[in-house]
Amino acid sequence: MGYAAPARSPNRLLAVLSPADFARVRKHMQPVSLSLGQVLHEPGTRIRHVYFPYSSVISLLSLVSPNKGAEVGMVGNEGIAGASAAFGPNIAHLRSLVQGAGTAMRMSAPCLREECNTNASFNRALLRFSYVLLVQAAQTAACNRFHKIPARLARWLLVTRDRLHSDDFALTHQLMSVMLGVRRVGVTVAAGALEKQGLIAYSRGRMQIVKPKALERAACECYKIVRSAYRKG
Amino acid sequence: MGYAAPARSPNRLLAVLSPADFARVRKHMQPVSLSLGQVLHEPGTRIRHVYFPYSSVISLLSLVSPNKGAEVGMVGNEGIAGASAAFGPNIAHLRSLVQGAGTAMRMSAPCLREECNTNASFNRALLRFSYVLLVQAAQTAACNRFHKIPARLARWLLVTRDRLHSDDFALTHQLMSVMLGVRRVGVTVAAGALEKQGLIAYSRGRMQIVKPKALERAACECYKIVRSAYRKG
DNA sequence: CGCCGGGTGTCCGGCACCGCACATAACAAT
DNA sequence: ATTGTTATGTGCGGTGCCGGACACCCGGCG
Repeated sequence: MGYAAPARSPNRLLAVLSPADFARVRKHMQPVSLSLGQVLHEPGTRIRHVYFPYSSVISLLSLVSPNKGAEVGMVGNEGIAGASAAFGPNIAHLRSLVQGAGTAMRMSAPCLREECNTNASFNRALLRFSYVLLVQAAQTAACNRFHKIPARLARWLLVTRDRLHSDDFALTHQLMSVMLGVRRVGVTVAAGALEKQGLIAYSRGRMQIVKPKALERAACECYKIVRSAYRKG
Repeated sequence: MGYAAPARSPNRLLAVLSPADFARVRKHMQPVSLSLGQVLHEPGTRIRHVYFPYSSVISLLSLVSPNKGAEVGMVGNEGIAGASAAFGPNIAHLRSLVQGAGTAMRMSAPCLREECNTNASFNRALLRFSYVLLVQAAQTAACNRFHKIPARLARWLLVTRDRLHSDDFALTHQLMSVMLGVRRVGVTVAAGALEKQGLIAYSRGRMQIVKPKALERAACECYKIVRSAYRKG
């Protein structure tokens, strides 16, 4: 025997929808499985679908050239990738990159726009999330300007942990270096330092947060600032 | 004899309002005169009023400490400072700093919220502007990470020019250094180089853009990227 | 078994920018 | 004119990160 679609989606934005609304919208969505490194949106191209992560995590990168950029926001099951399709012209300005493999719900852009126009509470939830994204991007801009690699790496690990709801995840130094916009070597050195202090354990693509509290102390203030915006916002 | 309130406001967002709507909202607004260096919003404090620049320009700064930060967006008569009061909790996360003295219209935060909820086209205009702000902040994050001071200064001057609709404005190296998040000396040197090339003329607080086209070539790509978002968005 | 390729660690010269300190120049007030 | 203030320009040692090159280490595969 099958199971009923959950009244509450594992994605917090979709969870705003009433069961009836969810059922209606559900017809325009497909569950998809996202793999590490997959690119969902590319700057300058049209946004055809938006993604509501379930177990996956999606990084948003701002680029200064096709292979040079930095992460400005991270989307977990609290959010949506491609929200801009709901307002403004639905051209992407950020690259959406799958940073944690997992599942997500995919919705067509027109459907999002439609739902946003007819459902006030969904609209509000989307706006709130967009605002949190702005705060993230703004803080990242200042952070990139002032803080050293070790602090930024620590912050990034904590954010990833929060989005992933796990202390244990798979990623390479290479991938982290892309996110932080630094050399791979920079990550290697910084991660080595964190490991020596016993804050993390790392080995060939497997990252474990050992002492979250202490890691928080190693990270810059930006972590707490953005986290508080997430909670309140 | 007096003159009638203009049907179209010199602020592009207010201009979205119909004459009737504008007249009604007008009661909750006051024209104000903003002076250089004035702080309109401070992170962590409540947003009581929002500002629609007429001839003034307002910079939005993200801070990593009370006196260390960087500009993440600039608001001229196309926008509004403090838009987040319309959604989310109306706590500021960015410092709003008057960067170009001039006039603006001030509106109470509750009034903004109210207008936003009842007037769909105004709401949409606000969202579009907020999205442009996100693009600005995101691009600035990457720009801060990768580009050198001279290129960033050139970009900043061009953006200021666009917001101010003038080739000629008043500001000191000190102020520019705050915006770019660099030492004053860094600006002095970079500005000196731009002046030697004949792209700008500068003397004791008075900046003139001499060769905008050439300055554009000296600036990083980020300028064009954000500008195109402004135009389309 | 030996090879290969992705992932990791180490080293080095170069440079943009930092913090600090100080010298000069324009303007304003008395 | 004198003096004080604000705005600019210069010089110097230190450093975090860059680009590039290279050696190791592990697992998979022929």
